[in-house]
Amino acid sequence: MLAPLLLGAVLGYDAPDGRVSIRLSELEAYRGLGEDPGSHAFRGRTPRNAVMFGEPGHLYAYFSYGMHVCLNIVARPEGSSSGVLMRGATVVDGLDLARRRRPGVNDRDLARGPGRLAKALGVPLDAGGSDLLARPFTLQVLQAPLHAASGPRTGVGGAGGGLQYPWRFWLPGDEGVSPYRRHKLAAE
DNA sequence: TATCAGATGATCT
DNA sequence: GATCATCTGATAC
Repeated sequence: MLAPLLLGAVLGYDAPDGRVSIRLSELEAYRGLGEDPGSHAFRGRTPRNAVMFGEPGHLYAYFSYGMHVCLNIVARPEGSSSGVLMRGATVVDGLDLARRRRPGVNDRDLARGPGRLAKALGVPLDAGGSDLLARPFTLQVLQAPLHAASGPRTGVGGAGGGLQYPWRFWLPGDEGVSPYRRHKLAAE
């Protein structure tokens, strides 16, 4: 599984108005095609999720709940359509720019949460499909894996949630980790 | 400090 | 027309 290895990695993005880098502290893994009911790719390939069926290391960006952009890293090759959602991070470079993009927000909250993370980085929706290993992106993965905690994914309703899929990974104690948020439960 | 419910629009059935 | 991998502000404690 790739997600735990990406914890602590530093992702940078050169936007027209400047550069911001973040250190990933919270991730969620998603699989596809019948493996993972919580995944966008569960029901097969659609125009939106086509990127996930492509090359690993590319960016899958999508628009959610009418107001947020969420960012994923395509994880596995061969059309297996898995991805890693970046849920939380801390800003390590371009702090002033990130603050300007998110006025009135505490430093520790700048990239804590999927939608906030995308806004702080300044990645537009149409950056989806880009190669994260080439300009304008930079991605530095740590050599030695850090100690990762894992648990049920947040915000995944229905059959994809709960302990059956403990594919949320975070750095214990890191301030960039969002508090576990009880989602409105449909039923238990 | 912790929890809840509403907003809001693209995507899929 | 229903769903949704969320955020924010308001409320309760």
